[in-house]
Amino acid sequence: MPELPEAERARQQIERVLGREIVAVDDRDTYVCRPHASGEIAAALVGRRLASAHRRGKFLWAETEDAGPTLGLHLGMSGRLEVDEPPAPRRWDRFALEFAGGGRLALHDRRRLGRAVLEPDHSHLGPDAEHVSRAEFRARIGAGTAPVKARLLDQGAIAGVGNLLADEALWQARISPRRSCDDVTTEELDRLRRELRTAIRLAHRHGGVHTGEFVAARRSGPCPRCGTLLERAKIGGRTTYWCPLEQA
DNA sequence: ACTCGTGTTAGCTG
DNA sequence: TCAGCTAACACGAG
Repeated sequence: MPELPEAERARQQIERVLGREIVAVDDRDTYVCRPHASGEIAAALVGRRLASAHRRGKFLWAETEDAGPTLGLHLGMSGRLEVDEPPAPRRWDRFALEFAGGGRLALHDRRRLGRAVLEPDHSHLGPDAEHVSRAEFRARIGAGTAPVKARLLDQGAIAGVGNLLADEALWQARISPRRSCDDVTTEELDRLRRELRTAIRLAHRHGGVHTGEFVAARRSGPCPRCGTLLERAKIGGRTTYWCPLEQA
């Protein structure tokens, strides 16, 4: 279930189908394919080929050859992209491209939280969490009265940080998720950015955010470093765990 | 049986 | 303007 590292994997899945001719599109699920009427995405894409695959935060898009339309995809909380797999039962493939020769690219998403759109608008997104500069990170995370964890989750501030990644980075940086952005020092912000980037890189390498040292221990109780019982609360609308001793 | 959740957005409230 | 809350989605996990 996707955060930035999982979205990057999905982007790489799209790269596997670049250049193949699209011969059919299943866009019948008009909840996932919003705001398009059934057949609208199909009409735009049939006969075309994807030319490139991009990602910003958790948002994906693919451009088509000959400056054709752009296809936007989002995995939501339960979605994944499958390449050349047989169709899923119960119409759990909420959107699919079919290629000449029988291959397909499917958005498999049981909860229907994913999205497929034409000409996606990403203007509301902040810089990608993996590539944000130190100066930009300080400016976007270090101001305001929201709890710092809530700001990390704000895709308009920084794009790509989800609930688990936020807890992991704050724990690694030893910063309380409840601290007001205003109160986080420049030194702490730099540390947070470094730990965030490290957590993303490790997740890429190990196969997902759930492999993080803190995330793996998150529900079990004690802090993996000091053994203190973890605190739990809702912050920024999401269940949050932290070590009350180390993350002051 | 029942609650909760690796996400996003619109709409409302303070 | 900023921040927080809720509903909607539909299913698996605990």
